[in-house]
Amino acid sequence: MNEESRSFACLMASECLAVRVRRLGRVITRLYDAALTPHGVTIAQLNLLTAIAAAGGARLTDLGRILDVEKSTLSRDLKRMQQLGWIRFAPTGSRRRRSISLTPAGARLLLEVRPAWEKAQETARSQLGRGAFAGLRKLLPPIGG
Amino acid sequence: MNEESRSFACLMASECLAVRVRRLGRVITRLYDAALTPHGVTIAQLNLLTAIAAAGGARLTDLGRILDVEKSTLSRDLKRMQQLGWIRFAPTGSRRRRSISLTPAGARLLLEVRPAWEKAQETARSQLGRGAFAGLRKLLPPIGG
DNA sequence: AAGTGCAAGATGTAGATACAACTTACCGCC
DNA sequence: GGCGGTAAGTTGTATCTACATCTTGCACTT
Repeated sequence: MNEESRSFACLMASECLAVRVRRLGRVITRLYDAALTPHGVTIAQLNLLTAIAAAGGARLTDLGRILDVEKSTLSRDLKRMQQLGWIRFAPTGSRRRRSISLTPAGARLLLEVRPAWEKAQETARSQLGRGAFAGLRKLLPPIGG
Repeated sequence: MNEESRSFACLMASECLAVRVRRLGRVITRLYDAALTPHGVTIAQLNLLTAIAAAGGARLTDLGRILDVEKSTLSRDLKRMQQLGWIRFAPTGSRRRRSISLTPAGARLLLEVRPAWEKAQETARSQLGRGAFAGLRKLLPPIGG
């Protein structure tokens, strides 16, 4: 390996935004997933579940726009969550535009996991430091924008 | 769905760190991957490649610690990259501790993608705003820590 | 009313990610 | 020198993610 390759490697390690964002994503995902394990739900699923609850009757494409998730990803994730009994697809006059909503079990799950989520938030806050946590909250674009 | 579920949903949407970090991760990953597509490499692979170049002779477990990636994930990702001819496993006396290094093709690839990466960095900077980009760089823990 | 085009969603394929369980080599101890 | 424990890496399984492509219903035009 030549010197030019190595210097670029060091530049990326120090300057690449994707490297840092993705790394924090892995760490944070593990942290929240570990806290949620006893409830049989992942942070990705919980995120989707809360978006459905907050949006109220949104369709797949709406959720994709809100969360910046590809529609094909959503198609499969939602199918899994339907099979788990957390959500249902309500026909809305047409067969195509199916609005999505929580089942009673889904709503119950949300309330049940709340303490675990709060614990994960607190762990994240203390591991990152309160300043960094608050700073990230401010810098990272809020969802739905 | 009851009111308590909805209020928790709104709380998560507004306060959950994982939700924001993961969302930015998706957006940023797509942005960098799109820029790198012509070179047949993803930002995840490029990240790994530069870590190998920067570390110099690290083993799988070392990379896992540096990048916060699970060893089983690395095992498969590295195998793919070996099959692509970008890296090689050098025996280090023992059969177990195999140090990893770039092949000439891997080193060439690094140099080749540099302009695309710089373009992605610039796009990210302009889409997030320079202040947010710099702020994130400061707040997100640097790799190797 | 038929045709065209677009939007919504599903499916094929592939990579990134992790946890659990397994294998195997190395190291230290007796 | 054998034995047991630990660390390194692999494999099974599952989820999340995306791009390309396909299907199909809906709307708009003429």
